[in-house]
Amino acid sequence: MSDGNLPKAYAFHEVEPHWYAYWEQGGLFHAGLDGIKPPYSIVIPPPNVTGQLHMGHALNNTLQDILCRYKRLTGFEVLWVPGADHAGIATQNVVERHLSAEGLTRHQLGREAFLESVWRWKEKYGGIIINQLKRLGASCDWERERFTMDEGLSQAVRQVFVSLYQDGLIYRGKRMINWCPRCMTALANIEVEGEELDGHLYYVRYPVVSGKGALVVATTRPETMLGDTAVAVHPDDPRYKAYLGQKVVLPLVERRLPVIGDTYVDREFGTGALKITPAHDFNDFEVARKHQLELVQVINEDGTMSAEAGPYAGMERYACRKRIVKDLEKGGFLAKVERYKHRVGHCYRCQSVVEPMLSLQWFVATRPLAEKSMAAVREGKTRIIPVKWEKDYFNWMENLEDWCISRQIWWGHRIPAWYCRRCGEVIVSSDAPAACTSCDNDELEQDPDVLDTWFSSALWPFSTMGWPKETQELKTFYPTSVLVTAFDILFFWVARMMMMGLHFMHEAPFRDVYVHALVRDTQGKKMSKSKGNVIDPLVMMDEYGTDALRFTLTALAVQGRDVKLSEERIEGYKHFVNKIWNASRLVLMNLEGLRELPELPPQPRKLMHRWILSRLQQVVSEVREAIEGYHFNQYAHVLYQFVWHEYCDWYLEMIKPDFYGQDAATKMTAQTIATRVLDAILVLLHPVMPFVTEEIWQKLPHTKGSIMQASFPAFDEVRVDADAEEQMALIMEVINGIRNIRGEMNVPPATRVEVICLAAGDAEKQLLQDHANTISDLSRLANLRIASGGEIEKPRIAASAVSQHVEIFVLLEDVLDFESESRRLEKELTKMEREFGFTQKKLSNEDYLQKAPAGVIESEREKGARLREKLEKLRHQYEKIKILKQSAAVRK
RNA sequence: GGGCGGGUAGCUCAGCCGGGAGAGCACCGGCCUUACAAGCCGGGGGUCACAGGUUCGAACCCUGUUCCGCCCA
Repeated sequence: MSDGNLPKAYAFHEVEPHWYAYWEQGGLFHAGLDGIKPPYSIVIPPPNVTGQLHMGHALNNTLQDILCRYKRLTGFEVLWVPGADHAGIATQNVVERHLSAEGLTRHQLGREAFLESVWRWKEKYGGIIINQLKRLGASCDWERERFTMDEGLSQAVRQVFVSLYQDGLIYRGKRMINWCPRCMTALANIEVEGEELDGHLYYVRYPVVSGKGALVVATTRPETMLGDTAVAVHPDDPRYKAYLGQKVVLPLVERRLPVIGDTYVDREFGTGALKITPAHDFNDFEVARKHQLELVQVINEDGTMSAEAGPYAGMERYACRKRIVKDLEKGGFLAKVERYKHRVGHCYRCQSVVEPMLSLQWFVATRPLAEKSMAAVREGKTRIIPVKWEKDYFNWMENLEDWCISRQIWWGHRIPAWYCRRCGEVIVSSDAPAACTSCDNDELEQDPDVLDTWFSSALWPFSTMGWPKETQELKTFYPTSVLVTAFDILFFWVARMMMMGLHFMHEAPFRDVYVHALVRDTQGKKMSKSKGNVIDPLVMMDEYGTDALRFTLTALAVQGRDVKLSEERIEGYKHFVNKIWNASRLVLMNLEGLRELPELPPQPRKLMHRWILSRLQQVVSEVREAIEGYHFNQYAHVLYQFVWHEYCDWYLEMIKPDFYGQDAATKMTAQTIATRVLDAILVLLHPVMPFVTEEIWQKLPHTKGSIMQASFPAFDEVRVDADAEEQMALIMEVINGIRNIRGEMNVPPATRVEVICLAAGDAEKQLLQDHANTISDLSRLANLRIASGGEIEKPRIAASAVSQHVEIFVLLEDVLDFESESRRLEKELTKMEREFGFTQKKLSNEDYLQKAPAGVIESEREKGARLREKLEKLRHQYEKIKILKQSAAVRK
């Protein structure tokens, strides 16, 4: 496809879909099972099937794609398993909302019809996020796309449930759980988000039955008092000792409550007397169990007050609170009200305030599973990166309570448990049993509940590969190489995959867990629709191109720190894409349609060629190290610097004369090396910028197939050339010196100036002479004279600069302004003198000379010598200019 | 209350297993130099939050203070 030049502008809108289709149709994302190449595998964190791609997905999948593409280029058989999560509560909520727009509820439809409509909804909208991932360039193996409600995965879920039940690790029991009165389902503890709210602390008088006075209790939830069954005080609290064993009257409903002593009570909080509402508070429930108190449930599952609430029955819980407060006040029971900040649990799906409730649910006994999961990390079988997350992982695992897995919704994996109507037998089985295993009756009823979505996603690393069948995929690609995820689902998902993977596969599901940051706005706030600070990745891809978005996210993906994203950054990196495009244009338009280029010459003669090849080696090794170590920002920055500030700013500028010149051999060398280095750059960048690199690569000579099938550049020690780098540094220093003078003196680029360089030794002189044309071109000179010290006299009137072993004189006789030149030199002198002062101070310090390592001292000495040489010359120039300035002043 | 992370240039952030303060954007000056004005060349700008300590040497290690963010109770 080396048919010549690139268009003037990079048209990413056309290019991106074209190459994505080419890759997909070419089967380049598909992982083979022949086992020839070493395997590398990743399972995608499955996005919610209802979802739209947001910046978090964009970051997460860009990083995975970088790893996958990089590994393919370095010779691995890569499997990236994609798919989506059925997201039980979230999806059910979405579909219910649609129904309610038509005036329907799921109960009106009935279970079966409702599920049909969810499936229809899934067919219609479920593919959206998958297509958005494709737009992002994700190189997933789409032939292996999975959905957590697929038949295969559902079978895995049933098998796991049955197996854990048989092992005694799943049980059914009546326990305190968190209940969302809006979603009308139980939640796991982790699914409750605490949010700080401004509330009130109500002080309520509970009159003592025998005798005068009252106990004052403080509560944030006065409506729950209807369910109080005791008042507790600390047994050692002198204020209340006399009341122990007495009874108080519950205001408004006039129930009699015992006053009990329990060390659980915090004497400092409120009045030190605590109302006990066992049916609506986790801690109170524990206290009640110890003291065998009665339970009174006053709040229903839908958040209204129950029959037990007497006159308040049927009221909504917050309306009831208001009314109770009013009634307490009226009855003279309200001692005082304080403003009070406290944390209140909210449903992570709908943000409703959750209710602690006693309920019959299914649970996973997590203790034994957690032990194995901790051991796997402790023993280094799974690495968590960055390591700081290990601590959180262990802390969470250590404090793990049993996991409530039953949900009172319809969309999800139905719990494979049946109850016999006759004898009450519980039958847990993968397939529907025909008859009761105990009484042989066929009046069986399946549990109406479904399993927590996270239960099925906990199986993702092996269920997607065909488990429980013993597939070739499992043999080849389990355990996976790495899991890439944000920390917010470390516990929801990663920890649970560890538990299930270890239990069922006897091996941790991943070797590495790379935990990346959350994407936030420039204020550091989480992006959310309600805050209106969302940057939509789809809009960004439209505006700036996918590669620019991917590169931006990568450049910002620093370990252990959140990504603060702004649109300006993306725009900035779009310029980088453009830079690559234009550099490639330059190279390609100077290939003159060549379809054959020789291999890299073993030892190019010219300095700039040796230099760029040497620099490339450094870049290659830094890039490899960065990606292997998950330092994605470094990967991006190393290439950004190299491409823009070395390849473009210096190398391409230096070889232009060779391109335009008449010497065929010289031209061929420049064409070859410029193209080979460009080729390497493109492959190095391909993991992060798949589209533009493919588009350009296709135009290079020698390329066949796709850049995806190329080889990632390898570090080649033979090309490392310290001499070339050192010599190049001197040339650059000289050019920079001249440019600095031109810039400071405001000499326009069109004005060509004369320069004299005085080299300290023959080697420098030779080097400068060999590169006189380069220096002239890049600093726009009319004439360059090179001499070594003593050969010619230093010019009297000139602006000057000093680089190592070279003095530079820019002859600006007519235009030289002594005033500004002396200012310029003075500035330079001050800077250098300060630096020189530092080195001298160090070198005259006895302790330093004795204790610092020899290498450090040596380089400090060299630096000192270098500065001394420059300083002397600079001072000399400065004195000269000062005299000129004075005589000029006199003449005036 | 416990834990974690952070405070470096106007902004957003790198650098932090101790040894020459950096990038991008923004800003100022000069340029349409035949790849690129989405660009080129030059420049200014920082007691690295504060206070101690360790060290020959601290943005980096230790202690404390303070402010911000997150997680858990």
